[in-house]
Amino acid sequence: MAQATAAAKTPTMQDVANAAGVSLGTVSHVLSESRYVRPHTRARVESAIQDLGFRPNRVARALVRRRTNTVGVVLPDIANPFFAELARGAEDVLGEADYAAVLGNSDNDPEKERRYLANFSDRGVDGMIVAIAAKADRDELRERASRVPTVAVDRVVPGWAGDRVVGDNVTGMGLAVEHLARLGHKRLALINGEIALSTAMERRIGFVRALDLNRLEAVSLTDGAFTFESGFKQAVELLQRDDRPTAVCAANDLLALAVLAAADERGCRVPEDLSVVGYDDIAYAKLVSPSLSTVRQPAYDMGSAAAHLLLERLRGLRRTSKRVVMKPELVARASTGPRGAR
Amino acid sequence: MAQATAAAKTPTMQDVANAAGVSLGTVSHVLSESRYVRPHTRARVESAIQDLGFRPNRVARALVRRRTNTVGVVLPDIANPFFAELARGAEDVLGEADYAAVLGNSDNDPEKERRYLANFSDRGVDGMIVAIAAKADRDELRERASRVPTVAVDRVVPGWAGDRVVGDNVTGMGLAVEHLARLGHKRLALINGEIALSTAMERRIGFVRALDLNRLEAVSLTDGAFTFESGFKQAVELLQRDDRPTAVCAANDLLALAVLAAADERGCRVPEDLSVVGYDDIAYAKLVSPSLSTVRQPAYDMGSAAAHLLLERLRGLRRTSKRVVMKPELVARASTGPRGAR
DNA sequence: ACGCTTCAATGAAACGCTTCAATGAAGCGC
DNA sequence: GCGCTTCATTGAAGCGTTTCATTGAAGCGT
Repeated sequence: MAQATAAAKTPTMQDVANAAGVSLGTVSHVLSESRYVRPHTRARVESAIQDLGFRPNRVARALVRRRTNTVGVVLPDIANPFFAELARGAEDVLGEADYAAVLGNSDNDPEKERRYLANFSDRGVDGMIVAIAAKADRDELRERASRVPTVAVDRVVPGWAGDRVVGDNVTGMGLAVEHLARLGHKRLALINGEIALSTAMERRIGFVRALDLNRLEAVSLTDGAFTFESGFKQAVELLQRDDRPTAVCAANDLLALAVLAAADERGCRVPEDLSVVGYDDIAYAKLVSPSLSTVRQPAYDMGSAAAHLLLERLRGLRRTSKRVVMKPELVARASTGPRGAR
Repeated sequence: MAQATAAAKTPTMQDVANAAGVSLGTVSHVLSESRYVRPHTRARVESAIQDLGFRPNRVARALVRRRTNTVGVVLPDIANPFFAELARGAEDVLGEADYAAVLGNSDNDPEKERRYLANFSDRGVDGMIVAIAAKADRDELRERASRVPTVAVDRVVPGWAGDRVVGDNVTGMGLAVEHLARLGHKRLALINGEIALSTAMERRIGFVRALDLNRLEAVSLTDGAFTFESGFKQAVELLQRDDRPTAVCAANDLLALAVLAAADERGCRVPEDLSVVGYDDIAYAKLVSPSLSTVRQPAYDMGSAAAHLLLERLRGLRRTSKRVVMKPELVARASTGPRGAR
C-alpha cells in the first residue's frame, strides 16, 4: 500500500552497500564471488539485495569487464528453416551460458553482412557465429575474426583458419548419387546454389566424384542461388532439354522443392519420370508430396556445436582452431524411385 | 610498414581529443552533434577520428545515456516460418534505426519466456517485441511492460493495454468458412492450437460466427497446440469419426499441413474427399501438394509494423497505445474444392 | 606483551563516454 | 573604449560497476 513518493530509481550497488552497512567493494565481491566474504557479512548483503530487489547493471559491468556477454549471429536467411534451426541450436546453448544472441540477417548481401559485422564489433560482442553470404568480403571477415573470436558455420570463406562447424558435403552429395545409382539411374543432373560458397562447391565436387566412381554420366551441372526461385529456373531449363536426365540432385531442399514444383507444372511425374534428391532435410521435406528424399544435416546440432566452440574460446579453454564436421545421412523418401518405373 | 610495438589499444575519445588538440567534450559534441562546433575545429576532430580509426564505445555510451539501442524480440518458435518472417521484418526496420535485435526463443514455455524477459531487462534493452507463449505469465509480462516499452505481436495477453500488432482473426477465419460455404460444404470442423492464446480463441469465434451466418454445421471443434504433431493427432481423431466433415479449417498452416499428412496416410483424398484451409500462408503452403488454401497474414509486415510502433515509443513520439490490425486475405489453392467433387 | 603474518573489508581509481556549469574570447551598442 | 551579451570550447562530475592497493583487526609464536 505504502508507495514511494519519489520515482523509485532502480537501486545500485551503493544502495545495497548502505543498506547492508558494508562497502561498495564488498557487495561486488559477494556478487561476483571474487573474494572470500565472511558468512555473516555475506548474509547481510544478500538480504539487502533481496529487500531492495537489486539487479546488477550489466552495462556498467560490461564497461569495466570489457565483456558484454553477448554474441552476434549472422545468417544469410533466417527464413530458411535450415538456418532457423541452426539459430535455435546456437541460441539455446548460448542462453544457457548467460550469453545473449543478437541476430543479423544478411540476406546474402555482402554489404549488409559487412554492416552487421561492423555494428556487432562496435557493440562489443564477445564473439560471433557466422554463416557467410555468397560473396562475402573475405578480408573484412578475417580482419574482424582476428579481433573477436568467430566461428564459421555451414559455409566457410576460402582459407578460413578459425573454428568451424560444417557438414561433410563431398560425402553427403556422394550419398545422394549412390542412392540414385542403386536405383538404376545412369544420367544425372545437379542443380546448385551460389558456386562461390564452399557448400556449393563441395557438393559439386562430391557429385562429380561419385559420378566417376559409379560410372555415371552428368547431363548438366548448373548453379545459381540457394533459393526456390533459382531452383525453379534451373529446373525449367533442365526439363526442356531433349536429353533429360532421369534423376536430379539439388544442393539444398529449397532447390529440390523448386524442382518438384517445376516438374509438376510440366506434367513430369516424380518419381516415375524423374527422381529428385535434396539436401538439408528441412522439416518441410517430408511434408511435400511426394515427400522429398534428401541428405540430412543436423541443423540444430550445427548451431549448438558452433556455440560450444565459441564458448570454449571465450572461456579461454582452447587457443588452437577446431573443426567440427557433421556426418550427413541419406533419408530416402518418395521422391526417388527406380529408373523408368512408370 | 611501421608497426606499433605495444599492443595497439583501441583508441578512445581522449586519444582523438589529444590528436586533434581539443578537449574531450568537443569530440563528444562533434560525434553526437549535441552542440555547434566551428567548421575548422570539427574538421580537425574528424580527421583525427579518421587517422586513428576511432569508433565510439557503445557500451560506455549506453551507460551514461541509459540507452543500449537494443531491443529484445521474444518469439515462441523461430523455426515456424511465420515467426521467422516476422523476425525478419522487425529486424530489418530495427537495424535501419541503429537498433540491434536480441532474440529469445521461448519454445512456448512460460518459464523460458519469463527468463528471457528478465534477462533482457537486466541487459537494459530499450524495448521489447513479444509474441507471447501459450501460458504466458500475464502479471510478469505486464510488470515488465510497465518498465520497458513493449509491443505485443500476433498474440496478446488478456487485458493487454499496450501497443499491439495483430491480425483480424475473427474476420480471417470467417473468410475461410465463407470460401468453403461457397464451395457447397455444409459440415465443417475446426482444428485449433492452444485455446488460451488470443489467436486461437479469436479464430474459433470467427469460425463459429461464420458458421451461424452461413447456416452451416460444426462437426467438431478441437484444440491442442499450434504444432504439426498436435494437428496430426487432432486430424487422425477427426478422420476416424463416422460423421466426417467434408471440410476442415485449421488455425494455422502447420496444423493444416498435418491434416494433409493425416488424410494422405488414411487414403482420404484432398480436396475430393476433404477440403482443407490453413492460416498464415507460410512459404511452404504453396509447395505442398495439393497446395494449401489458406488465410494469408503478412508476417513480415507484422514484424516491421511492431518495430515501427516500438520506435515511435522510443523516440517519444507517442504516449498513447496504438493497435495495428492486419487485414487477412484468403488464398485459394488446390486443397479446397466443391463438396463431393469426387 | 611484542612483532609478525593472515584475513576481511575498505576506499579510490579506473572503464569510455555524456553533460553541465564555467571560461575566456569575440561582437555589440553607445 | 566600456560593459554587455553571445559564442565556442573546456574541465570536471557522473553513469554503475570491478579491481587493486591499503587498512585495521585478529591470530600466532615466543
